[in-house]
Amino acid sequence: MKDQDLQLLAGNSVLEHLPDNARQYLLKEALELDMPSGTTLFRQGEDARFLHLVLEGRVALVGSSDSKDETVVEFFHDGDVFIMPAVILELPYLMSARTVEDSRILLIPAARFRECMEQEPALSLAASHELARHWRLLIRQVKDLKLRSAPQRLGSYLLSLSDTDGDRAEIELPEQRGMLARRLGMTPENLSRAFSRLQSSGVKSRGRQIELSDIPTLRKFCAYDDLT
Amino acid sequence: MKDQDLQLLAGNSVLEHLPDNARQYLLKEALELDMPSGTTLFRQGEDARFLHLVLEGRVALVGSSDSKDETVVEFFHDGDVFIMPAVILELPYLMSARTVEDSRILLIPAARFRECMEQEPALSLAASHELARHWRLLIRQVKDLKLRSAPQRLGSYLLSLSDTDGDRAEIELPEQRGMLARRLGMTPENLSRAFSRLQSSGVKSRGRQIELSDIPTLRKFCAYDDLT
DNA sequence: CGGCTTATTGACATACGTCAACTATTGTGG
DNA sequence: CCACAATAGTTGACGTATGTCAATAAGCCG
Repeated sequence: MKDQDLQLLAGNSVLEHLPDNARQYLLKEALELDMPSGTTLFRQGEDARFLHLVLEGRVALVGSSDSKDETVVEFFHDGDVFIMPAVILELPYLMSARTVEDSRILLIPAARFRECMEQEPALSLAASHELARHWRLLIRQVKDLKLRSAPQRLGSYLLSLSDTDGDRAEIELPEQRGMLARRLGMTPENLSRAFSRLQSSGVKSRGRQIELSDIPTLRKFCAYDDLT
Repeated sequence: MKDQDLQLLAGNSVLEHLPDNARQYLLKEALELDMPSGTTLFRQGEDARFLHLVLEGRVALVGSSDSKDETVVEFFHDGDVFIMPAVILELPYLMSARTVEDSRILLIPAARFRECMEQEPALSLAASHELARHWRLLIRQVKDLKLRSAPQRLGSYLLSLSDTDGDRAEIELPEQRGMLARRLGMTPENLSRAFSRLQSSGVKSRGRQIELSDIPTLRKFCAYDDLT
């Protein structure tokens, strides 16, 4: 494994508090995979065999009902661990995972991760924190879907990317628009229209580059409170 | 505390693997509250001061945007612990909590719960499992909201209540219809209409009593797969 | 520069929300 | 136990947000 990867792991929110030898043991049988964009890592319904960690690139968790309709539940990127709940509970994945960029993924065998959680209090504690964070992200998403319109959801998303106290910001969309639309619970067509609607709140978009020129107005439009 | 309460706690998924003395320590400063239906336990935005446990009754987690619109994210009943993520992370609540029946609630001081999590590996392990389960419930809800129509969501909910392999079932709605509508992401009016639409799939409702006379057809209509 | 994918725009369809009137259910005090 | 008020649920008419389909335009890559 590369040096920079080991560094990434050492700084990872789940693994950082593990004693070195425990971390080595955990990663002993881990696999590193190189996958082009668009690769399916696993499918909804399969048994959880690995805990996944993104070394590099970008992955989407994709939910499907009758395999015709699909939605993106969340994106993960460098340093993110995903699909821990299925691994912990030894249950089938509730979603599929697909790379949306060329990516390198670390696969940690599920049984070994569970074993380490039982041996190492530091790991189960860190896992609780990580799961708690993820739970809160999902709560935000549920509230978004139930309480806000499509343009408001887009605006909130842009604000969450900007992460500034100032009145203006330049940001870059990390996702393709089609994928972003699915993540936000709308169609690509409607995402376009949502962008138009936000123009009057100071949102200008040229390709991936987005300019927010009036953040206070945008916050108001989105009913964006930081904790929500 | 009543005997039956201690029994409930002993069988609780988070507390059951705790050694007796640790559980006693955890609960030492816990408060037991009796609240009529409709009481607000805490409000979105407040700091998380207590881990909550339902001894008896029923509680709704209510999310609001501009305090005008509200939605129900989840219900909890006897034996359920809720709001653990905010307690673990020492962050403000993302939602308010309101009793929807006369209820008795146990309040466990947040600091003490965190302390016990650090001392007792059994607790952090149990917490991970609980959080993982809750995460998966939310994932289901997100997929529901994004991929299914209102009648399908209602149908899926009814199927999840019926919990049978047979072709028919009688069930009783545990919630008031208005609350249920908000939990399912629709208006009360639309819930009524959703019930009508499900008649052709063998759903008959008289008050709280629901009869599912053709479960296979209903499953099909809802695109209901057990793992989703 | 072409050819592919991805994004936009417009016309149209539909599911869902809103409002208002009505009906049923529940709870309370005489 | 009834009568009545209050609350909760239903129904219809209507408006609106969002999805769908098709055509066009814009990026992206060989």
